[in-house]
Amino acid sequence: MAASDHVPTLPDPVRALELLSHSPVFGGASPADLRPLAARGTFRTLRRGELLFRAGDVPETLFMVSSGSVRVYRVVRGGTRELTLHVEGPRQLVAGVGVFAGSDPAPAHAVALQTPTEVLCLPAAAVREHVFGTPALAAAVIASLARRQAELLARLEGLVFSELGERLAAYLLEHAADGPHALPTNSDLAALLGTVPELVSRKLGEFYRLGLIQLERRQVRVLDRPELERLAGRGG
Amino acid sequence: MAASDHVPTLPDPVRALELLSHSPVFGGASPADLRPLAARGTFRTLRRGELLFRAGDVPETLFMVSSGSVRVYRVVRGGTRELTLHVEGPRQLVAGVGVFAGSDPAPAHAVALQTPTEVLCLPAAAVREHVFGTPALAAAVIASLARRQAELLARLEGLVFSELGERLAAYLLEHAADGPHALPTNSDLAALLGTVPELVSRKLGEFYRLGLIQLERRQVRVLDRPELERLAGRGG
DNA sequence: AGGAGGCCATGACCTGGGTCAAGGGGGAGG
DNA sequence: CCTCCCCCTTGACCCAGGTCATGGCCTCCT
Repeated sequence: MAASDHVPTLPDPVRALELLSHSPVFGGASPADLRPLAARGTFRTLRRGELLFRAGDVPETLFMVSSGSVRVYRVVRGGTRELTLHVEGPRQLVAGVGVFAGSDPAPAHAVALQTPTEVLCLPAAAVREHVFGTPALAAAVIASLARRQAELLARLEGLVFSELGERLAAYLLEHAADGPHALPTNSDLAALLGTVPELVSRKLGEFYRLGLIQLERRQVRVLDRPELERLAGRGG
Repeated sequence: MAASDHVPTLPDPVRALELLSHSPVFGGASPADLRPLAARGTFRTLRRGELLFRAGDVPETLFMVSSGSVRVYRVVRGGTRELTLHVEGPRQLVAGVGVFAGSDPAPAHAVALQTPTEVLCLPAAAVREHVFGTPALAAAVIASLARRQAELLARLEGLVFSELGERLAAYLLEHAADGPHALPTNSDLAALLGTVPELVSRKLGEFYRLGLIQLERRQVRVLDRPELERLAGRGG
């Protein structure tokens, strides 16, 4: 943390331009296109658990993660459950849909997962005006939103039609495929997989007993990748 | 039907402009903005069951329903189940996401629900170029996609976290709130509600026995609206 | 060192939803 | 008019997932 703060003296617009021009969404645009946008950006640092925005807020800001990660989630079942929609790391947009949908209130909460998490904040009005007025940017943004939507659709479809074992296997393959991986808490995993902590615990135990994974102090390692892939439903 | 066919001699571009300028997505744009787009449009008529496109197709065309309706759905569980994503009526876009996402293959199938169903076909390349080059259009399209995404999210979230009874009650309230409504087949309803025909039959029977709805030859009428609203989970 | 709170693990039990199978009715076509 | 076929209906059974409750471990704070 102290290390990454060695260059805090660079002005925000410079860092913002650097960040934007290396992001997947805006990376294709020319620096000339991005500079006016970057000039409007400010940075904000959050601690784990700190909320970036809440469902119902009018989206006045577009965020891009600079470091750390942000979890976007909805609260359902009358507050008894959380469903994580996605987790965004560096160079990824948060609140894209809300900002571009017009004045609709945000449909989800967003919270920092790590300390520190730094985000670039861009005023929604400026973003809209600039993006819509620059065809290359508009195309990139729409493509990005569309891709996000497709991912979300696939995930929720999985929640509806596949079993917990499949989803957990898929998660493990995605996050622990190469080398060990520090598991989130069962509660966070449950929010991601659309279930409750007890069942995460059970299934992890089952996978362990079957010799599919190694589990030690929340560090997980894949032992039997082919079997996990079979469980994940490559053809089920 | 015959009545609406009394003016088939109007040239396509004129009808296309008429349709586009009265649509929610493009309605806000000026006729001058829309005319070049309309000039590229052609109409196509489908019979019930006819496919507009298939999942996996590269989206070369943006469709706007002119009359009839189109069901967009995914096939899941290795072909054993269908999940209806949405049903679009006149003046609504179909395949919006696919067209604007770039070259990604379509994630869903689309099929006509009625005979006849007429759609306006707009070449994807022309649409992209024109929309991205016209800020007002770009804004409208992005807002539309974003809204669609929010709806889809809410629906799928409902599939995951609410019970069949709630979903069916919500469906009845939405479609049969005022006056009688011709029910789709149980199979179609099941695809919409994310379940199987047997359970639709059971739940409908249950609602009937409880005196919540009237059912006669597939015509349904809401009898006890307050109770249905309670079941639909306004606060559950 | 001790206490407290959070997280994990595990057992017992319940229920909604899905599957399978059998029976019935209505419409289309011969 | 009869027959076939499709779809709806209904019953019996099964199971994944969810809930509730208990007990243990680890960690952090005092």
